Amino acid sequence: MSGESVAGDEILDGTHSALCTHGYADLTMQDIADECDRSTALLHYHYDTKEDLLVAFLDHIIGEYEEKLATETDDPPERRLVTFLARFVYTPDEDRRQSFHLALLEMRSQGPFNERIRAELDRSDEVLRGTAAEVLRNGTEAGVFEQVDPDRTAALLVAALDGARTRQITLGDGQPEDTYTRAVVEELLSQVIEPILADGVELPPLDDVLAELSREETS
Amino acid sequence: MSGESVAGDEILDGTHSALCTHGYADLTMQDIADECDRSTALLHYHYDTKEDLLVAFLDHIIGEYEEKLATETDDPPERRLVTFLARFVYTPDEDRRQSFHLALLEMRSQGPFNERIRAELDRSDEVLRGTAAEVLRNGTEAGVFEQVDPDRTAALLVAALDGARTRQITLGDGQPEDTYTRAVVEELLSQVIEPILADGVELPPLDDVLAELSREETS
Amino acid sequence: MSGESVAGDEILDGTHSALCTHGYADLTMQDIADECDRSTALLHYHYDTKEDLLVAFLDHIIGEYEEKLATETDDPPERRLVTFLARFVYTPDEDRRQSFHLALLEMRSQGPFNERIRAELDRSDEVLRGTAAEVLRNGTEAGVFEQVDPDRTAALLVAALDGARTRQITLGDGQPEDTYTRAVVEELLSQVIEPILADGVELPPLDDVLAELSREETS
Amino acid sequence: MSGESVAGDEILDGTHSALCTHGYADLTMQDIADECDRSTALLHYHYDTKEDLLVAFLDHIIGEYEEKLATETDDPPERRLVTFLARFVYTPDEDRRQSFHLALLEMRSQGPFNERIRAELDRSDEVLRGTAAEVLRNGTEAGVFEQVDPDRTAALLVAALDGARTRQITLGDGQPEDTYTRAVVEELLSQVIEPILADGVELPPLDDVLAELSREETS
DNA sequence: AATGAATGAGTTTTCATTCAT
DNA sequence: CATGAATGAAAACTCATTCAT
Repeated sequence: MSGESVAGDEILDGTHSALCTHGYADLTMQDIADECDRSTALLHYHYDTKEDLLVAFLDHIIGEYEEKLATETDDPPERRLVTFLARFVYTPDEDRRQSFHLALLEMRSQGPFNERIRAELDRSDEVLRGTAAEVLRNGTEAGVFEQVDPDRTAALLVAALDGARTRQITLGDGQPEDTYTRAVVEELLSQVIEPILADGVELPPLDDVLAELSREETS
Repeated sequence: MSGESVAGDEILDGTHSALCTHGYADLTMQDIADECDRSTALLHYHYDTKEDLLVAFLDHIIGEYEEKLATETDDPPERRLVTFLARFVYTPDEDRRQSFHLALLEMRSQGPFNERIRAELDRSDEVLRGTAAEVLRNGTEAGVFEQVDPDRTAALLVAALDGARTRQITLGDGQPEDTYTRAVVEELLSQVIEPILADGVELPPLDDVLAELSREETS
Repeated sequence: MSGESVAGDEILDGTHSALCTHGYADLTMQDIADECDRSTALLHYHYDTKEDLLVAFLDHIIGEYEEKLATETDDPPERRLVTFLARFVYTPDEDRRQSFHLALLEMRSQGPFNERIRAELDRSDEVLRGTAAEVLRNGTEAGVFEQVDPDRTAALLVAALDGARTRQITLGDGQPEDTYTRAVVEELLSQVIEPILADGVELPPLDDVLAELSREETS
Repeated sequence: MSGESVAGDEILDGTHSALCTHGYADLTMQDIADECDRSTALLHYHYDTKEDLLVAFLDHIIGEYEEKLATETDDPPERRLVTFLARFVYTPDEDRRQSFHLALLEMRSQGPFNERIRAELDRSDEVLRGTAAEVLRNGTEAGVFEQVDPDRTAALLVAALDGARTRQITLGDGQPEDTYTRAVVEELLSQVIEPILADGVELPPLDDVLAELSREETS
């Protein structure tokens, strides 16, 4: 029942696709089965319940995210920070990513009703906020940032990024030239990060970092 | 089918209670009916479909929120701004408010699947972001704030507030001394608002404003 | 509860309209109420049950039909017979009549499940078959028709007319130039009636009689 | 969803039984499920909707009827014709057949409201009227019948047979010695068919053909 | 005479889950 | 491993009917 087998992976992939296509609320075992070209009975052979499958799926993608964040530790702190922010910038054409984050939002809203889902969410929050705080702490120690409380600043950054993404995902496209996420990231950079930069330190331009990320993505 | 009658109000109240108790995703017409001590058939007598009822409910509470925001326009801008932020601060004991905002979050995650829900959400976003931008604009004109782009700063504030609330609602209580929302509001005040205050202007203490709001609530 | 009042008549009229619009199977009390601009509660004030109302309606229209058949008794038998047949000829444009007969067909198919409906249907059959037999009998006595068994010939005529109407109503329009009913009436005239005409007797042309009927209708 | 499996057949059989027992108008999926000793969920597993099931059922029985008519093509035309008519003769004791035809009549009255049902009905009309016309045409070519318009005569025959059946099914037993259908068939034979027989051709006695059919049925 | 509000008893349909094969 | 067949439990929605006013 661990899902570590070949079929297990195919099922988790199918779950991803199904979530993107149907969202979480309307997701049926049949939807997932269709997406993997398998029967629902097989899903139940690998995962006792629908909840088991979804928790396994959450676990799986959070693990992937952790791995991704674990790279780039060689970059200088101010670049790591911009990269961290830049990961939240979405252009409206990234349909699949958008619908996936929407499904995640749906699952997040179910956390309070489900112990196991909440445990996964807590873990992903730790990863996220921990990473931001760590970058800030490292930068402060390296003299790149002036003295700030890394935990509280990290909380602010993560809240703003998360809120921007949530609003961009759930609201109609109201922003003509800019996306909600990009606007908020730029404001964070200019109003929160730049004021705490030590003398002589400069942030890499956002567009450079975005270009770098998109290169990474496609490779 | 407008729901403006006595029964209509009772049904909307029951919907509120039912949302707090059961959340949105698992909400059945029976849950709402139970909460008003009425039959499901009656709900369908007043609202053709479940969707109709929920859209009417959203419309109802957004209207109420608008009315609430429409007060306080006499306060000076710096106080209005703090009040605006303070509205987002929750203490963990406010169970009912917490579960209500959770239900709202669930509904927000359904926006992309439902035209009518999204329309209501868009409207509520306009109210929220518009209010923040207006306070900033007024303050700038009155010389209370230094020159900032009111729309972009409002976007940042709203995103951070919204994200903080979302995280506080959906995550386990990880913050020892402070709530997530309070921490973020304090950071916004100290790192975003204070730097743009004109000389000689001082923000009212957050706790004063919170006390004021709670007095208002109970009256 | 007799329905002889003003409201009673309006209700029966509304029932007629509602049957034409919705058919019998999908007919709800609300449909009827809408058609009379009254409430369903009022329908129940005048008729205890839906069944009561429908039986009363059947009774009402069969009575009307009887009255209509009672005229024309002054015409010569061969003309009365052609008129009898001609009443069954429908052109496809007579939408309202078509949908009304469809509703009647639906009710007829409910006869076996409902004693009271069947009683009304039996009565209408007697009227119809009785009239045909009477015309034939009169004609035979008057020497206009050769010796036939009036009851059996009437049964044949009525069956063919009824079957033609049923098929015309229920089937897609397959007949290009002629309607099903008209074709069958013409065949009945040429193959069943003409062979039994006494020497020297001639049937009035079908089109003349049809024109006469339509003049009657509009007056 | 084709219903060609074992279960599919059991479900169609159950549908037949349920139609005979409950009629079409009051038929619920539960009735059908009961009749097959299966759950309603299973019905929906094989047929997406109730309509799908009923259309499949109509298709099934019309197919069976076509097969039945396809036999007997070796008989001489005059015998085929009598057999064709004789198929419509019912004795009142044939309860099951009676209730089945009643259910069919109910479905026919729904044709105008349902595209797919009407398509099936049209097909069955073609089969029926086409067969009658073909027998007449063959007989005319073989010199057994005098010159008649096969299509128009077929229309008359089918209308009369159909009408007779409809009346017999829907009306109380008003005919003392004979059934409605038998009376009409006898009249058709003596007043419509016999006059067009070529010299020397004789129709087989109706009772012989009926006996033959009933032998066929029980075998 | 007339109605709005209210309901009980259904009806179709959905879906996670099970089980024999 | 894998599936088709099967089901119980629930959900939204409908409708004739009732009742207080």
